[in-house]
Amino acid sequence: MSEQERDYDEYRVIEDLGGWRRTHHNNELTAANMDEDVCLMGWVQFRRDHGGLIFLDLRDREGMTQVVFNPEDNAEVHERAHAIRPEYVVAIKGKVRPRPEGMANPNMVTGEVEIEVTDYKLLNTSETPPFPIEDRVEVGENLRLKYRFLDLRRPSLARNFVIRNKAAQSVRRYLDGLGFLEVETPVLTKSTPEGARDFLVPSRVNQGSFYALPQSPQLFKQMLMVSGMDRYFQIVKCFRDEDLRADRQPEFTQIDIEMSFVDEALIQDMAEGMVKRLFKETIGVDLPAEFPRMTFADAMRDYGVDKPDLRFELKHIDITDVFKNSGFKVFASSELVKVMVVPGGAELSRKEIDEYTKFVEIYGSKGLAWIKVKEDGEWQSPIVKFFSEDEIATLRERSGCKPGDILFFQAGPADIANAALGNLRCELGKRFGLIKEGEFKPVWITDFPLLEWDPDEKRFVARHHPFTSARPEQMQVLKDDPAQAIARAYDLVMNGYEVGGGSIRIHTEDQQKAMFAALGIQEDEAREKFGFLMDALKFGAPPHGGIAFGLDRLIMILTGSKSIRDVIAFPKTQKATCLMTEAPSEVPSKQLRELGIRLREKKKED
RNA sequence: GGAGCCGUAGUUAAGCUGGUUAUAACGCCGGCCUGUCACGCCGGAGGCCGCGAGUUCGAGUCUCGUCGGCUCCGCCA
Repeated sequence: MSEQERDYDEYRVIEDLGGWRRTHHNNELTAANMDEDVCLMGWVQFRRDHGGLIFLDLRDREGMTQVVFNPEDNAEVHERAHAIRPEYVVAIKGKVRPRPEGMANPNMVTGEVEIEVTDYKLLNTSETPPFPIEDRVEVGENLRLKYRFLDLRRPSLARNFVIRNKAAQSVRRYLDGLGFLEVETPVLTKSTPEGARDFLVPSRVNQGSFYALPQSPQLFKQMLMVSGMDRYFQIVKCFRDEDLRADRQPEFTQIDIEMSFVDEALIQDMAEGMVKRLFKETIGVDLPAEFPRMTFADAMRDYGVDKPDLRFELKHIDITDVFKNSGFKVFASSELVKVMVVPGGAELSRKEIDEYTKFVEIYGSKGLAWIKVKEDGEWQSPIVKFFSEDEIATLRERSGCKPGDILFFQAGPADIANAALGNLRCELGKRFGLIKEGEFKPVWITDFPLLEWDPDEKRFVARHHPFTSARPEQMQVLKDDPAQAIARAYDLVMNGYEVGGGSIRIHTEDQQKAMFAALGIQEDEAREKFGFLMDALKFGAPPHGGIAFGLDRLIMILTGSKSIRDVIAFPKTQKATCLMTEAPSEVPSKQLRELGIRLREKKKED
């Protein structure tokens, strides 16, 4: 070992805190702290070693501060500092100094000052990280998830969790102020047949039986209302064993709320107040004083979806009636025909239109008809030749199209036409830059159908859940024409995402029985699955209702994140695995035996 | 269950109609450097081209399969 190597290793001695105490985070020091003696700790972001002066950018959760080692100040400390590398963990003591004239860094919060180091301790070394700990580098998500502990050091992700914490605290303060009790409900609970697939947990003590992880604490919070808790909330993990999406994880966090003696208006008021305060206290944004309301039917008519993105217009127009008796059979024979006028859309190339045609096919559409309105007002289109003079005139008038526009059509079964044109609307919103960054458009969607026909099971299922009530006058409708019954349910939609949903619940036994009947659930079946609910409704259940917000989605929207994974500390991949811990994994056969579980023999492969 | 995109030094990417030694930038290592801030300059190391078959004289490149990541449909508040 050379003298030099020996010296080098000596510089890398790892020390303990030795009584040092941190005085500030790395985003705190400004001109106001001039000449103070401070102690900072953190990770080395960048090292700029000039041979003489050595600059380090010291990073922690909150930000970065530049520290300077000057050989003229302290030759021994400066000499040791040569060994420092990125991601080393370092403690420094020093004085806050102004940067020399013209050397301030306006891009840093702490850019007016730097710390003149008088002493430093090396708290730990680090291997070269597998990817740069910086926001400007796009790294493959598999690597990021495997080394999530490093990914979370990146400033943008760290910021998301600072905001997430602010949001949770804001919610707690708000609800506490309104007299809500935070009550914990079981995580090991009973499988619920309606709704999503359950995660199951085998019982060792009761072999052959299983707990389920809650999809939501729905029935427990209703029981708490019967208990007289009056106002309940919980920031709680929920579990659904369904396939993942950019905005969906198998375990996610809800802000779960339930209130007694309320109607829709009271709950919506409370919820608006919470969301407004949350946005104000996390990112300083003022949401509208009152959120707009839209019925489910209007949302479907104008936007084709029940979670419209109101950051841009591009409404649909229903023209089914125009082509009722048309010679153009494709339109005449369709359940629903809709058109959407895209201002300036005539600039779309043939290739782009072909791509959009492929796009609508994802939703089961058979094709994408279009009309370009040329500058002279003439129509260019593969389908206009099939239209009558009257149809063309009516279409011109109804659509209000102008030169330079394009009209896109969807015709077919209502659900397909709506889904295709509704999702195309969002694509075009992006394509034509109609979505402004940092804009938030909340809207309440109300008057949902209570039930939905399930063609597979050949019965009605609850659109929301089977405990959602209908207005008293709807009870007859529920018997006569179940599909027409309107639920006392409401969703809060923001920027095209459903961020919250709730309802006024059924609180009488009669109504609950009627609901189960409409769902084709027999009395003995209801008793077995929801016996405790039926019992509770007999003992003075108060009128009650509530709402649950997807906390992850809210944070995703208000941080401008593209994926829900960026606001969850340790998320799962699309295959529902954790690349860091490698869960799920096999377990020793002893554990299985204790649970009375035997695995199916692995299929022999030949 | 299905569709699409992607997989090449530590990282991010390039690599054309298959062709001889697989490029670049950043990072890393060594040297020089007292006002940098993604410091700069000089030099160097670093590759199972995800994995497995096949086609071919020859495969990073073509075909099939497989594994993994992402987006979406179905599913799911």
